Amino acid sequence: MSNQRLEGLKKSSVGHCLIKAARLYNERMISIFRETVGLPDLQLYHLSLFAHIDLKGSTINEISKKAGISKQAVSKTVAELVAMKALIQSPNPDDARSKLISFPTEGPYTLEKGVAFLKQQDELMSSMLGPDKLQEFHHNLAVLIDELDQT
Amino acid sequence: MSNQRLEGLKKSSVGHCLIKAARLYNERMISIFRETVGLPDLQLYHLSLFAHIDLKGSTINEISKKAGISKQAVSKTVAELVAMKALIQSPNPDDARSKLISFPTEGPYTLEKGVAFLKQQDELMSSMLGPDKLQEFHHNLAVLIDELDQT
DNA sequence: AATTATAGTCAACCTAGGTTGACTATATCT
DNA sequence: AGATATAGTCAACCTAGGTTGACTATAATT
Repeated sequence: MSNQRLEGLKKSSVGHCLIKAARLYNERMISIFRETVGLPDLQLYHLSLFAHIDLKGSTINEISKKAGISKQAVSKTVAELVAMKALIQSPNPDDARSKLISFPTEGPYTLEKGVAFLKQQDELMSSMLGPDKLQEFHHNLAVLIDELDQT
Repeated sequence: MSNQRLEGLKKSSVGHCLIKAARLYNERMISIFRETVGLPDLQLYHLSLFAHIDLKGSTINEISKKAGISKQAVSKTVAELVAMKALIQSPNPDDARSKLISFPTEGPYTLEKGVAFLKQQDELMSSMLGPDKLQEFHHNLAVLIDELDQT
């Protein structure tokens, strides 16, 4: 570990570090999904839609509203993800106009595997900081998000 | 403070929190620079160039190499920033071909003021977590960056 | 039954943030 | 001095990630 670099980072602002750490994490996740998981065409904006899809399935419209972008844009992105089998599409029994978008429960890209990858990264970070420190780090992030979010 | 939301956040992965916190911080900084500092046309990618400009001044070429994008793109972005007086341009005494790009030392958008805004945000976060916690948080970010960066 | 509202798609368009190629002005090498 | 390399700009173009408008199919309202 380079103590020199570490000292430099600690002289810069917390915000700058936050942004840089997030960028590095993002790059790592994308490259893992592309290379290891086998989704070479996955983009960052694909992943960002996942957060707005309910475990029981969501419609295009619901995703659109949660994500705050037009349903046309969501429709296109979802179609790409369905094409690469990272999401599945089923008819909505309650409304024949809409489709239910959900995570695959079988095949190469199940939600379980995705969660496992996230956990694996958390464990990697845990090994970098130490388990108790990571827990505190997590807590502090949650507090910051909670406070920064109310404006 | 909503303990419910907090618990939800802590159930999700650390990485997810990291990304979300960084996004919120970014949004806040941009809106502060636009509204409070008085740079309504400032964009995120403008700010990201700042990190590659030396305090003593850098040429377009140097910035381009550090940032990893073409000198043409840098040239355009720098021109925008110079136009809004967020950067200044002076002739390079050592080489008449190149220009020195640097931070203003007077006027409304000096480096000192920029640094002061970053510090102000750090202090805001300090008030959210507590000063000692923030320091540890900062340290943990630095460690993560250091480790994530070596691939 | 007719009207009105909603879910989704297709197509045309827009903007940010780049790219490459051609050019000018100055430096450097021989 | 002449050839070559480098700093910067201008212009044309490209792609991602959106936008809005027009459309079809189904639901809900009256």
